[in-house]
Amino acid sequence: MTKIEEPSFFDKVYQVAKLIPYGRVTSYGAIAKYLGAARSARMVGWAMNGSHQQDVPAHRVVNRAGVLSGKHHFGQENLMKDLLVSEGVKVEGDQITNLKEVYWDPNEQLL
DNA sequence: CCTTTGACTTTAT
DNA sequence: TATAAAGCCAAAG
Repeated sequence: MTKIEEPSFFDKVYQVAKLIPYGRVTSYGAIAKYLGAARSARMVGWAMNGSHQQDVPAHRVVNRAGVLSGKHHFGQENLMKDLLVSEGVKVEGDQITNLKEVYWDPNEQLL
């Protein structure tokens, strides 16, 4: 029998990302901190590389500045922006304007 | 086993 | 205040 994978950090990232409510966004660092690795924000983004096979709304995950840093990984550049705008998030170019309104911190909401 | 990377964050100049 | 560089940690090569 073949062992499919051995999820650990990646799996946690997926789980938290799935918990992001509709019309809300969060930062990589926030998720990383929730996982116990506050300084592993980059790992969260890396985990998202495999999020395509998961039901992870990666489009709701942005960097701390509210910039769609990973929009290039969605296949299309306007895809991520379109998804966020479609959920009520105000996005100008690659920057979320109402970040404070849509920001969702797992450390506070799930705690 | 060692090196490089990577969708970030924070600090220093 | 803006720009530049270092730090961080874990996985893939």
